[in-house]
Amino acid sequence: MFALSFGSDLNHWFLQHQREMPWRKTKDPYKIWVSEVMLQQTQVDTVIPYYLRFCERFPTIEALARAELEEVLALWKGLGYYRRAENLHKGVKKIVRELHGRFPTSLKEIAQIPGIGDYTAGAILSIAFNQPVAAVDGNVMRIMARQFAIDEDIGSTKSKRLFERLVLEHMEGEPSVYNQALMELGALICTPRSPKCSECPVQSTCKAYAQGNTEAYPVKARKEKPVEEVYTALVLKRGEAYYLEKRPENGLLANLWGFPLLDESLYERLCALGQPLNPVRHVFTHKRWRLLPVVVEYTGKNEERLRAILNIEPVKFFAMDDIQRLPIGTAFLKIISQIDR
DNA sequence: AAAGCGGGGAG
DNA sequence: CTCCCAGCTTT
Repeated sequence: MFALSFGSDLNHWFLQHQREMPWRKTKDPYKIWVSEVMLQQTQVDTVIPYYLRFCERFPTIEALARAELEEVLALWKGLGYYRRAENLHKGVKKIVRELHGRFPTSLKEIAQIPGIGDYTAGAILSIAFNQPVAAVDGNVMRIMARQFAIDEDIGSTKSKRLFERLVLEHMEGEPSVYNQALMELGALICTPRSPKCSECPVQSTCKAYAQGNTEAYPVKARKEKPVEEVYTALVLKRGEAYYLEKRPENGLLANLWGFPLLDESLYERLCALGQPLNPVRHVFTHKRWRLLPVVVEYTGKNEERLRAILNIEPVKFFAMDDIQRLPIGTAFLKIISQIDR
């Protein structure tokens, strides 16, 4: 086989080496959409079981549009970035309401759907409808940065446009194949560390390989270390039920359920009323939580004493069976795992 | 342009 | 530990 060009070499490699994935068995734009949203900032192996459960429960746009957000979030539990689920839910409802349930085929219309940005729009248009548009994700930026020795910070808006242009300039064959080939190459060969250049189908055109400094790309601005926040987590117990509150619509773990998080300074006073559990650590992209859980029985004298400390009026206590069905963030699940035994 | 938003895997 | 991952929305 002659080396023809970047695009065709890439496509040939992909057709021989692509991995099997559930969403590669369909051209249904809805299912491609679900997979792309789940795959935002999330690795393939993590997504697969979530994707299969989700598509079984919500096989169509209509099925998802009929569901309550609460159930959608419950299926998303543990996957993170819960706004994705909320936007997906808003998106299908919008399509049912405004487009008679038909997934739009123009970039202009697709861009109006909540949760679909430049990447996801490009991915759906190219994979489901085979339209020649770019779909630039982290993999693609890494590959192109190495191919062309791009020194621009990949986090900047400017470099994003540059990568889209490079992708389109070198596109060949079926857009569906080409775009997925880029992602697959980034996942299997052109990895962030220790890229497998000896197996790379586009090694001959790679500028960074020629320079011998593939790992110098892509250039990425340094991020701040996440700051730690410490909270007292109130595990209020009444009989065999526990108090959980729904978190605000905006902010961290929005719309999920959890234990009340109180100021660290209340820890000692609450410990005097109940029993501490093991501290829980949880890391987000931009902050770290250290939660100090205290189990307090909501009975008798404690009720009075709690009222003096807090201004919460605990209403909803949940049995453990009900807790399992609620959308709850992993940080709180770590506490629950200590009491559910 | 920058910040906020999860959770897990790899090394 | 650190870095990264099939990013988007809001400010």
